[in-house]
Amino acid sequence: MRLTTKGRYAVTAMLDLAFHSQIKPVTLTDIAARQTISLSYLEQLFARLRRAGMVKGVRGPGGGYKLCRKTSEINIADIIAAVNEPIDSTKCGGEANCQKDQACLTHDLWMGLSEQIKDYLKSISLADLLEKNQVQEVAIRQHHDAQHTIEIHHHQD
Amino acid sequence: MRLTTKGRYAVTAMLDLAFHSQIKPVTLTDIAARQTISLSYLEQLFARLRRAGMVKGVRGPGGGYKLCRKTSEINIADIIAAVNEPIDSTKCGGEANCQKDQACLTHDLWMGLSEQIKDYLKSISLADLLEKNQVQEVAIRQHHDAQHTIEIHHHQD
DNA sequence: TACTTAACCTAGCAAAATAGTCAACTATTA
DNA sequence: TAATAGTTGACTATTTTGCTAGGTTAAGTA
Repeated sequence: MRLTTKGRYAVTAMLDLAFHSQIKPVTLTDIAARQTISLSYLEQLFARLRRAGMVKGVRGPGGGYKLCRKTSEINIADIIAAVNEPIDSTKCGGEANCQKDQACLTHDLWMGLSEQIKDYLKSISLADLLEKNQVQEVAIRQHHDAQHTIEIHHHQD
Repeated sequence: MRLTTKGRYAVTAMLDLAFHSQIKPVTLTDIAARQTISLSYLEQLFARLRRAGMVKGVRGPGGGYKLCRKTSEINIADIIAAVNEPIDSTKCGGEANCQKDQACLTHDLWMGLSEQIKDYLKSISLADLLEKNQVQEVAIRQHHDAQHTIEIHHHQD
């Protein structure tokens, strides 16, 4: 499980898609504009996401992308794994005999960590994130309202 | 918290160092040979580890590197952070106003995940890994012994 | 049928990160 | 003083990243 900006882009885009595709498909052009990611880069990412069976493309006018599964059934680890080239991350290719003693043990350990992080990210779904966003948006709106109230107060003073 | 091969190299090298530097300092040449990492790349990594106060270089014959702290006081997150350039990983630089609505929330979420992974890796020390390795070595030795026994048996049959 | 829209595909490119090389230099110790 | 080994900097090659430009194909719409 590699954690880079590429994966973050993918998660961002999927979150945007989940948020806006409840009624009709969302075009990559829209996502590109909202998230300031280049259209062609998004196309690359979504080609992988599509091949991984996470999204479905709808051609023609009114088309775009939509999710294949429910947001509660799409987790972060899968999104990141879909856009990252599957690398073996080991020199021995699981042969467990690459070095005399140390190397394979270290790589074992690393794979262990990687597994744990993957498990953690697997436990978080798009639905979880959406909910979190919803909460935050409410918080922001409330904050704005509060600000507004303060301004009015201030004005009336 | 970015997870790449660079960090893995650093952890591997530190684990090797912890394992072999109990009596005297360990040269990078030795680590390079054992872990098949290029010497000069190790030099780059250890320059950062030294600046981060995790290792100490000892010059002259019989010199090498040794750990500054006890293995139980060195955690994985610090090792990875030491070799990775500190990037802000956000477009808005914490201004929280980079986009109209979505982007900053996503980046918030990402930073949250990153924090959690960091916390997890912080909870694992070199000592923990050494212990794990020790256990594995015993397992391997036992496996070898078993093999040996089997061979003898086979021979005597 | 012609036109538009948007997915889908390919090639290539520039910048950055990764991985490694080479050479000169300095401090330490035998 | 000679050998050892860390320190530093410049330099190169490869891979990944993010993006541009140009198509083709499928599905709607006038």
